[in-house]
Amino acid sequence: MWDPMQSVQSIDRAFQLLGEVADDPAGISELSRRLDLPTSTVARLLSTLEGLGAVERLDSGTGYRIGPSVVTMAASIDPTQSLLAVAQPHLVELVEMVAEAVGVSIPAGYDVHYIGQVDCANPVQVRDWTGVSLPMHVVPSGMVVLAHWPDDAVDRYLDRKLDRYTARSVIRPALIRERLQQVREDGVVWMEEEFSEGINSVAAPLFNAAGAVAGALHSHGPSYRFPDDTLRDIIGEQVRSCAATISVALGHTG
Amino acid sequence: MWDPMQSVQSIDRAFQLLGEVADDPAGISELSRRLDLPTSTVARLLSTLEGLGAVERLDSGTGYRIGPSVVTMAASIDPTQSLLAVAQPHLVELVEMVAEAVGVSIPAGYDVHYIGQVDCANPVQVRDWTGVSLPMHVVPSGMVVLAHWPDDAVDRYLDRKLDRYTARSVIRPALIRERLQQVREDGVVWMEEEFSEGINSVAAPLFNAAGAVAGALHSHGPSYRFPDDTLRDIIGEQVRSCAATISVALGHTG
DNA sequence: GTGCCGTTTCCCACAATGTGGGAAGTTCCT
DNA sequence: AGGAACTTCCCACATTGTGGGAAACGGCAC
Repeated sequence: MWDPMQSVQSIDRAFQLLGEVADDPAGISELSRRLDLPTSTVARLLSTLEGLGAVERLDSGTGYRIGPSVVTMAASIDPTQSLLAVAQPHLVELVEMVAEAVGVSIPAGYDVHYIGQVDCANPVQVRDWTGVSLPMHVVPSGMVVLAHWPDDAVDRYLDRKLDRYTARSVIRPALIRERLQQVREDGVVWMEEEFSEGINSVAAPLFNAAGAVAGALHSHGPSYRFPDDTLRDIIGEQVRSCAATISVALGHTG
Repeated sequence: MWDPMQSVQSIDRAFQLLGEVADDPAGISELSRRLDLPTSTVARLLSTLEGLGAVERLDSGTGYRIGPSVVTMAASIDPTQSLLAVAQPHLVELVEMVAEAVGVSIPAGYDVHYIGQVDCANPVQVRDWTGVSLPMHVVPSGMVVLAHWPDDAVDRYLDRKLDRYTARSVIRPALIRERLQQVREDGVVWMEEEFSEGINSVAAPLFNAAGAVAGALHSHGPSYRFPDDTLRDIIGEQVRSCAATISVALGHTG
């Protein structure tokens, strides 16, 4: 993987504990079994963490769960950054799998706003769209967001003049609605040169702990090579599953 | 305060670092100055934390900020619990100051839902309302939430039949509106026997990182002793300021 | 009640582990 | 180039964390 210059054992173990406790609250002896550490060590570490507010005892008395200080620290980074922070490592993985640029975006009014991108090694690559906003109906990242909005919100969206970006842009409300239905079924959507000539793109939705769409994960590349016909479905599936993984990391369940 | 049975130095320091970094991202040497630790120690700790994903480097290369694993762990506890987890230690403090039960609630549709309470030592005390939901206009916890809703949402709320709970319940929309305005100015509101005979109560709003009302903090006690006339303003101020502190812990700024 | 689990807490000798001084390496200014 | 930040690396030392085991607790069954 990648080796830290140095690593402190006790901190390492403390975070193993935190991870375990976050996943499923438990008591000292159970944790010592799960992580295969001496109970006295686990007790000492947990007691330290408790003193720091990183874990707290369950009301039932026995067992620990994540404490307020972790929540407070997490809150210190703004929601946009936190989405990025959580997604980042997964983006890096995904880039290696699909071999094209991948990025994330968040809904902002009737647009999606690109907040981060990781480029591929290929010398010919799509420019970094970070910081740019685009209307939802011309990019797959937007379509997946739209697909998970309530019906009346979608109505309002479509009930305006919809800009055309390329000859292939779809702007007829009826067609868009059909497509949204398809997106809901597939969990992923491809769009080819509908926003910009020469660029194809695929996206899947990201959900937060509340079950709402928090944004979208996409991959895009030059249309002459992306997607390779034989890989199209595989790539779509990779994007979909990576998005699901990120959603879980954001607290999404089910 | 309260001494942990034992405490592990490196973990302690690691969390000092996390706290500092959460507060304001910085590089190794600046952190070593802020916490008065040797730079090599700080470097080692940060490198460990980085390996764990608890911090990550800023894009600018120099400096660290809170990383994805903290956000993920925080997400593992559901939003309701996280509000409670963050508030809990503050509730305990506040109870000692006001010497009456204090609790927190969250908005749930047109009701507020009480999610936690800390009782006072006094043998005569208000029952624990945890788990109960009440309409917003009869309890101060509800009024502070309502006071921070958009106008049209308030309109919809008031545009229904409003239940009366006691002789003193205020249910005339116009009067409620006036009061909401007052709440917005004061940041805190008292209500006396408007929900239940014999109970007086005071509440202040809790805001989350997004700046929205996440819930309310309240204190309530038997009306024959609460609030003591000479302490009324002081208690109100204590509740207001405690709520503000919790809001900051939730990520609220400004 | 008594005895038996499974806990958690405490103690203490040991040495592995984390520590911090300082030097070498980096990067970015002027 | 020179200098002033910073970060990374190294290494001898003893402080610090470790883990075995025993004692204290609490619940449950008989």
